[in-house]
Amino acid sequence: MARTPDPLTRSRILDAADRLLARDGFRRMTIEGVAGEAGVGKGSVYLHFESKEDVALSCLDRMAEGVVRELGTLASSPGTPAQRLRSMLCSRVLMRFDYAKRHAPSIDEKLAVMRQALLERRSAHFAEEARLVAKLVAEGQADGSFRADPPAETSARAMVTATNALLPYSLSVRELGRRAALSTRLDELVELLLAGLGHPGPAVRKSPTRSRRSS
Amino acid sequence: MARTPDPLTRSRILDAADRLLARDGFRRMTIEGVAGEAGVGKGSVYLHFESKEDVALSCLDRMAEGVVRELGTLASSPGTPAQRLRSMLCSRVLMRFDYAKRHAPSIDEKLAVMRQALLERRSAHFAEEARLVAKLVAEGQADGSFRADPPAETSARAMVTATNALLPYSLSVRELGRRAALSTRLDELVELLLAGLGHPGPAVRKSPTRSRRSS
DNA sequence: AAACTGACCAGAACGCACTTCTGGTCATTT
DNA sequence: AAATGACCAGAAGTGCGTTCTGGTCAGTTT
Repeated sequence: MARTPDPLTRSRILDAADRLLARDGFRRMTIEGVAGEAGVGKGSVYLHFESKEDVALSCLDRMAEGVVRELGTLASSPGTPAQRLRSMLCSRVLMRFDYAKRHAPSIDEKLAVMRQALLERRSAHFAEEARLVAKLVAEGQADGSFRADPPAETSARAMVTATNALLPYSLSVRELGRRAALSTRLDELVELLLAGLGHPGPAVRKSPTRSRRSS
Repeated sequence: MARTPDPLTRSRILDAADRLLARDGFRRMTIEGVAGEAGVGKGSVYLHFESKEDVALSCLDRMAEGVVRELGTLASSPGTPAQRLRSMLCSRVLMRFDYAKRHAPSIDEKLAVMRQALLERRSAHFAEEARLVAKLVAEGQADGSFRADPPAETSARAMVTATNALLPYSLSVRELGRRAALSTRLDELVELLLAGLGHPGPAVRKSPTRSRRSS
């Protein structure tokens, strides 16, 4: 577990690690390099993280926590439940896509080196996202926007699963194609899922543009 | 491209390769071994296949062609469009799951060694499956079972994408969990997708049991 | 006393030379 | 004409020496 003497130092180490992971990938990243990049001594890294793997996994955790935060924000933003749900489902995919554009090699390496740990963390992240989705589905059911059957948790899980197919994990960022094309496929899928909730919507609706850099 | 002097010999070679792939994986499989297992001379393998990779990829092609054939059969079987569609979507996942139970290590190896060729073949298989799905969706639209919007091709593509999340590719067979649990998740997803077509169905329906061996 | 540092070192990773294996070829056999 | 299996270039494997690095902790700094 991470010990947190100074959260700012921890954050600086994660920033540094993110940069080195993006540039060199996981194997070639060294703790010495991260420490230097963060402006701390090498041993200081171990005041915050258990191991090199923990550093790398924590970078992914931080990204996923950002996704969860964003979903929380979208869930409580103005708009109908369907509109908000649409934004959430699209964001969870596109935010990861954008992160993966800068980290593709290191993600593959991490998967190769620490598959189980990574998949477990992923499962936890996905579960948290499904929980937020379920909450909004339940809200939509309560106000009559969505049909009451199946239970909100079931639909939420199915929707997370469905959109998982478009995450840059089994297919690389390059293999997923251009961001615009991915967005189109994502929109089509999300519309079908929303229709499944009893909310046939407009045939075309653009995904929220959360890109930091277009493909 | 495969040259086919004798289709029965070709089939025997593929059977042999399938057995060795399942037992040894791709790297450890040798052409000498396949030839011996098939009861032909080593050079004979090259009368049918271009390379060792071609042998392995052709095994996967054969499996996928089996899936497509099955989908075709289900598409023209008795039942409502929704029932048939449900069977098709479930079968495409579970047939691959069952194949992967015997071939998990070799699939990962093949992906590592010949990723591009394999993904291209996959795309072609998926496209063919989407075509069959679209045809049935169109039929359902024509008879009023499914809503007319979005176009059949769009919905079909989204449904193939969604169910792709449950294929044993990004997650291993072991990671996907027990077959029964996978079937449950698949059912939930397929019901939501069918509901999206304008066909809210019963909350629970068992996937067709196509298992050769239960998990 | 607590936080930070960087030298230390066991074992992991790398590089290289040598050995063994094998995918693809093709002269020979059927 | 189709099938075969010996051949061989180069791929893969092995063993060994060298270099690198993750994790540790005594010493230093705050």
